[in-house]
Amino acid sequence: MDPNVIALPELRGAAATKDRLLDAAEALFMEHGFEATSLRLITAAAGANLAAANYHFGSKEALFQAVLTRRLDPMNLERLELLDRFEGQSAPAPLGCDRILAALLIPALRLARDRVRGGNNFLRLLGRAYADPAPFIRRFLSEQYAQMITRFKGAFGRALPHLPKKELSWRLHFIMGALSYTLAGTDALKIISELNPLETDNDEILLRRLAPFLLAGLNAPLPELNDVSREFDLDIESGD
Amino acid sequence: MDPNVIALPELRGAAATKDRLLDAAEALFMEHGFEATSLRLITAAAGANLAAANYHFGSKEALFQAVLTRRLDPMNLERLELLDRFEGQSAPAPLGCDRILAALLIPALRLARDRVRGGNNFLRLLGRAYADPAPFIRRFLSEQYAQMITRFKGAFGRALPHLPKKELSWRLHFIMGALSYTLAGTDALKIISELNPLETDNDEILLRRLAPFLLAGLNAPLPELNDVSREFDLDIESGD
DNA sequence: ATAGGATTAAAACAATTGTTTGATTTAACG
DNA sequence: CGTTAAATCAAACAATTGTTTTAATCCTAT
Repeated sequence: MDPNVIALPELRGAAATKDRLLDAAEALFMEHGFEATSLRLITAAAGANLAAANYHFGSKEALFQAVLTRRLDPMNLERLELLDRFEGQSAPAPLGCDRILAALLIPALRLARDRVRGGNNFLRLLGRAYADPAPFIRRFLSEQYAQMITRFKGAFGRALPHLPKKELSWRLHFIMGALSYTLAGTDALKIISELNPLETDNDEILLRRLAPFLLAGLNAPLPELNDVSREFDLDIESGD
Repeated sequence: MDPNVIALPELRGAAATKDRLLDAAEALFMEHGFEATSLRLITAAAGANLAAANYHFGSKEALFQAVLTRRLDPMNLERLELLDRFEGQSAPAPLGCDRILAALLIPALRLARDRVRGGNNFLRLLGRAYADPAPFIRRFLSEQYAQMITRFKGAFGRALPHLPKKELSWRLHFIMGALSYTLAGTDALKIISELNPLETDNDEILLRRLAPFLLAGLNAPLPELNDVSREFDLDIESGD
């Protein structure tokens, strides 16, 4: 075609194995975690040679980051775009907490529903990556989330002007905790509640349950940090 | 002393290295995770021989479980005892959500403050173990938490009789998520908010911030699961 | 068709893993 | 003191790890 555009050499078979590697890595990293997943397992599942992983991505860590960034970048972009649109609709009045929260959750919801893209697999992987102590993962995630979080923190701050900055930071922390934990789909508690099986819910209903919970938490009354024995009484030193 | 009491053969040096192994393993598992922590690293940090780990605990997995159970058992026991005491004080009226939540959080708070015992180290480890995909960890945690969770679920159910069982299960799930995520002390978000540093808070104030957040979430209005476009409007298919 | 770069393939690399063995030391008890 | 069991130690085990190398193959553009 256009001679100025260098013909992408990786279009037919090459990109195929690269994508197959990403898909296999996504599923296996989710199932076993980063450390416990070997490149041999990944390349075998992808029907590729062992060396293909290092050839296409350079290292196991780079492959992991590629797996994350493939879905995380679009999702966070979508979150910011949605926040922009909502703010435009609401202007000049500040956007309400419910809609800010919606801008945060809806893209995750849409990704969870999208079976063509990673679907749930990726969100589970993301939830686990959030708790992984590996420094390169922490660094990568904090970089990937930095701009999005600060954007949303600003929006929440305008919606809750009475809330001290520090309190808001913590509540955002709690929100991300409940969200990632829920997305991770920790089976531990699901096993516990076998009598009330949670699995029947699809992800849409799940996030729809999460939203009111978080919204109420955001609007919770301020904690009384000085009065020690108000909500909690810690006079439990003298046991019985 | 008392001849009826069989002299424990492991009291002088043996128990010492066993405890040193537990301490070192606790710190290192927290720092690097289960898979990424080698027995050689642990035994070296404990000043013990490599074979000591397998000699005293049988396997690496068993050592990990021993690390968890050493602190988890007393904490969960304390939670149940506290719940009992509160229910006794409140009887015959059902216990309020705030105090049930207190029974859940206070033992964690006390453990976090206790530097003699694991202190924060262990709670961070626990938060990470919660997100670890390793099957033996999931199984172990679900067994360790089963009775406690069902006890608390019952108490919350009596305090919130209007809440459907399934909704309550989910809200408990969200609570455990925010709690474990907070206790895990994920550095990722702390790195993000360098401008609003969170580190100045000690754990007591932290949990005191968490409690009102969770309490409000528990008392949140029921989600409207049928009306799709109420809180969220998902008409974002037609982008711009 | 054919030159040349991109991709795959098989094999070996060096390092590390959890676990086990057998000998040696330590400590307690009669 | 001597006996016996528990605990430590150094060493080796077999297996697996991520990565690199070298050659063979595929595909595309001239």
